Amino acid sequence: MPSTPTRRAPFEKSARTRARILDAAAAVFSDLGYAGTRLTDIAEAAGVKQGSLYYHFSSKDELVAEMLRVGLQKTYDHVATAIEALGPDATAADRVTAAITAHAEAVIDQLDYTAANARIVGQLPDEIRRQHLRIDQRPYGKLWDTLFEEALKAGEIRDDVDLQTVRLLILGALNWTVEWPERAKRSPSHVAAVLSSLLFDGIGSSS
Amino acid sequence: MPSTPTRRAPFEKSARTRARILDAAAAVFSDLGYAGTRLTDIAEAAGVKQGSLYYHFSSKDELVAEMLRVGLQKTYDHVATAIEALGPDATAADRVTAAITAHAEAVIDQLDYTAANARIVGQLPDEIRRQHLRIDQRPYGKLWDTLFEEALKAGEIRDDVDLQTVRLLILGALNWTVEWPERAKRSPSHVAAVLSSLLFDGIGSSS
DNA sequence: GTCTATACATCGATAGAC
DNA sequence: GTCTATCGATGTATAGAC
Repeated sequence: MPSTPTRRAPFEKSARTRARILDAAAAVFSDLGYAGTRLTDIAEAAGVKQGSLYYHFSSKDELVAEMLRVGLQKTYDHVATAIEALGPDATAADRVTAAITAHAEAVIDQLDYTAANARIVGQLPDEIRRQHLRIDQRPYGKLWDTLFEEALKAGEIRDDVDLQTVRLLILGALNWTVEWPERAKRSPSHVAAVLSSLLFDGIGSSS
Repeated sequence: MPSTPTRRAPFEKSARTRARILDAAAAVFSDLGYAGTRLTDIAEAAGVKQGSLYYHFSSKDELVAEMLRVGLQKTYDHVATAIEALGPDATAADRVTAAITAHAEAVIDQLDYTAANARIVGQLPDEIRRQHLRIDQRPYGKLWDTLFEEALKAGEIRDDVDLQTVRLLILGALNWTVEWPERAKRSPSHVAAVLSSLLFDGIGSSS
């Protein structure tokens, strides 16, 4: 008996719903914080019912962990793409500036995921935070370290500064923009321009 | 019948317990976030039972609002004191540097209150956050604006930069230190030195 | 795969004894 | 002023129909 040719299964329906849930989670977590977010809120934003989330994720913690992982990947891609777009003959300083601009774009108005990452790391249950910092954030930190090392090798920045601290201060300043009061908000390119100028030249009048 | 002379009522017992509760709230909110903190946690840290909190505060929201207000006042005092300690003949740039150092001290290892403020503003219910930004944070922002304006008038910084954005970037970079991974932590004075040098001189090799 | 319905735990808030 | 006890609301997670 010939088997009825099974119609091409819609592999992707599940994947698409899953992606919609992650998008919704990024937006809602970013707004309400980790503990403040109810699964009902995420479900509503994703257009499904709360119980249905459990088909895709086994718990709130698994959902948040996945959202953070995916989000950091998106941020990484956005920044890496911006750097590559400069072409091979850009200066190291140009590359750092491009990275700053791209991260600012991601945090400020492009990616709920990046804002969510910035906003809820401090609120996560210990185990999830540890894993996120250890596993997910490493490559992104490495990307930035490489940028600074190249600038150093190229002689474009001074060799007497603690570059790891500089990197953390720069990314912190950008991540914190999510907390700026509405009236102080500026465009990513403006913020990036101010920060880059501050980073390389300072605002002292004598320099 | 002569009334037994009532012993001097211990006015201050209530005030002391209240202060202990606020201290405990700062520590716990800073650690677990706004929604993640249970009144039981605060009570335990303060050495009282959960129900007893309601003698001093009428709700969780009133408690958190008061903790934020008191905390910002402490931060303000710490920074203002550091500036005044410089004496009248310090340069405007010295005063900015002193403020950066003092804020770093407050955030990093001195005041749970400051860390709590930095960490949970983004998680507050709308009404509380609005009031905190509008009423509590204004004087502190003004203190910083004044510092930068003085530096500008004194000709110690360039006049072509958006100083409000600079101020927000600086404070953001410092506030974000609460999220730094343990291994990256540095002393307040080191962080402040790096940030001040970056702010005034930049790290470019050509300057 | 998504739904409805509900079990079960947790937490903010109140009541009332001491 | 602080306690114990408890109510009521809310939220995660599970069960089972479709």
